[in-house]
Amino acid sequence: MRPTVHDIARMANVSLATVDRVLNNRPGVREKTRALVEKTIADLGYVRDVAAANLAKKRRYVFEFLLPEGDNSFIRMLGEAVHETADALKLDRTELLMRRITAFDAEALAKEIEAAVVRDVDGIAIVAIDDDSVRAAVAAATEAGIPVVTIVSDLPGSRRVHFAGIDNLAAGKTAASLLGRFMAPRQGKVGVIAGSLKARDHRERLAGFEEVMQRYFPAFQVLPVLEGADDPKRVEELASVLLENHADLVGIYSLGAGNRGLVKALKKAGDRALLPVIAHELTAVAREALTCGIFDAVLNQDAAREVRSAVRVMKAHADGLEANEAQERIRIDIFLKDNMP
Amino acid sequence: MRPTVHDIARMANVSLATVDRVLNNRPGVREKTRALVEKTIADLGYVRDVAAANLAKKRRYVFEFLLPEGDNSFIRMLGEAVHETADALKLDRTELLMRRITAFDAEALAKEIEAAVVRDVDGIAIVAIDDDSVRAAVAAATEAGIPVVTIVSDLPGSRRVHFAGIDNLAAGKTAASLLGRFMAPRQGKVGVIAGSLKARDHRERLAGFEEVMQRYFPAFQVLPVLEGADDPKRVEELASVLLENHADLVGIYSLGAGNRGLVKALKKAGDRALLPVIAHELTAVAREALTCGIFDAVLNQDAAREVRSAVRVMKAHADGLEANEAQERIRIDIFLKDNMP
DNA sequence: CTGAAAGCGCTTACAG
DNA sequence: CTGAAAGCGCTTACAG
Repeated sequence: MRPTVHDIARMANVSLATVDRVLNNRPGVREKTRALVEKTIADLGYVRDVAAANLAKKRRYVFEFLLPEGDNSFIRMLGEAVHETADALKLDRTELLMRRITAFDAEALAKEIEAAVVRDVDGIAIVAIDDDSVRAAVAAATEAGIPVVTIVSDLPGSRRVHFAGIDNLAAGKTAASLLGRFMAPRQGKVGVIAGSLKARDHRERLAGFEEVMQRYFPAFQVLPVLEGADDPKRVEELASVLLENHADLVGIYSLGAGNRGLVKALKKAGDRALLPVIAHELTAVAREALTCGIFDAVLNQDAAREVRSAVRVMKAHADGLEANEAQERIRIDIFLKDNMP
Repeated sequence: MRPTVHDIARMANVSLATVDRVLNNRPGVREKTRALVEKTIADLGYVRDVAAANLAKKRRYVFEFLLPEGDNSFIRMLGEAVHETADALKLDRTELLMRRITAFDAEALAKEIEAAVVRDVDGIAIVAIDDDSVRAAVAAATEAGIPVVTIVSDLPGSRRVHFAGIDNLAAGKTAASLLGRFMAPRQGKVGVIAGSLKARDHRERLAGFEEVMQRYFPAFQVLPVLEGADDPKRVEELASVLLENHADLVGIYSLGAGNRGLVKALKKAGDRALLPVIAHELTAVAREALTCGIFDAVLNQDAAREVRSAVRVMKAHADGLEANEAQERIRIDIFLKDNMP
């Protein structure tokens, strides 16, 4: 039988209240008493029953998700994942709040973090924007005892406790490894379309891609990256021009969002566009493009998993526990039309 | 505030005991009373607090894992995953038992399932062997109210409540899609090494592989499958002979275990063996082979995830709940050297 | 067939 | 600084 607070109280000859004070590091216990109780706890190998404690405390968890606005599919999937996870967690006395921040507006994000701190939530999950105002807000939240986790896009050098997202440098390398082989016998140019190089994840993917292309597939000429702002319209224009201007284009890596536009351009180009294409995020559009052979591979981060992981980590921190980092690592999924889930 | 049993009792003018009887479908309640209580429950939208119920019941969960014996790395990883998961669950009043069954011995597996039923565990997870004696044992366990989930290898047509594993037909197709492109400009023969075609997962992988090769890459000649019994020694011999006999071998798909032997053979063959190779399961050997370029891709099923998924599903069933099938789907991971976790 | 009371392991006012 | 008692939401003997 696992020892309980009663066992500790009995052995140490103190009351339950005192045991509880020691257990929860609350003041008002003579040093000598505290030491005795602590020894008893250690001797018995006592471990608190968190479920019972939460019941007694009527503990509820409130976590806030700050996500960018925007109508691209991935952001939408992320929002849906938050809602679904929230539904599943209702029975666990856990509430997920969600707010939208103007995309790429660091000040706005920093403000909302501060507001969440005032609201005294139990944890904050943000799609980070790489800016010192955000770092400062994260530091303030941490100082206030509220754990912050980043999701999708990280904020290195900040005090966030965890990043629930993929290694984007590795993702870029993976794209190059695949695309290089898929293009194999052909010779020619490779087009790269990003959302914005202001976004850290896009910069990292690009760096990884270029590194591997240069090192292992130097025969191909990687064209200067195009920035489509994750906007389908803009991406469509860029892709169309790309296809028109380079008759010897032999591959495309789309490392941002807005793939609806890319697919349109490729379809319009018809036979001229029968070249390997690798994109990111398994949205509905990407699924269809994979199925009909327009995309050859899609690299994906599982948004729902990232949300669940973020919640687990925030909850662990709220309980003063460590998360299991190995279990929380988000993998880079590679999907061909054959292994789509 | 969520309604509690007290609210129901008050509204329905009955005692807590009666509420509990209705809630848990226990006998000894007048039909009229039961109906009244049930209506009250529905009206209030009451949902039981499982944590509180478990505390009151001192509920513990005991789940049994029946895994095959064998010293191949994947089986070892699976065992370790069970141990690690068991450690993590200790605080949740959940115990995982593990027994080893002689590999491919259906009768032995059936016997152990029956024994677990007698021990009255709360759920049984098996690496299924495709045999009617096993189906019968699964049916008996189900009949006794003990949920059975299959892991790694499924048992279609049985009463198992869930399969925690990958779609092996899709895995075979994926392997063909990748290998076909990797071999691209070359022309020639493709070697396939399985463990045993008696194993359903191996049969399915083979079927998927052959289907896609024939349909999309008909120029390659897929050689008759070799069976290495998942034994490194045997696999090494087979691979060596394969490489010697076919100067025009341009690719290898290793769909079973025992890859240590395959790597040895490839290393010994040196430059003669610079051909695309795709294998299964990200073991230590496979990792190293990917890193140094001997393997080009590894398809993987995450053993630890499968174990955790099996536990979640068994627990849900033990609580009379439904598992979230979407969340429990095990994906086919594709690993290149660039996206290894 | 029904209910009052005690208890699961922990926490929280409140009193001293 | 310390403790007795009540309570979190549910279940379980036991008595009637």
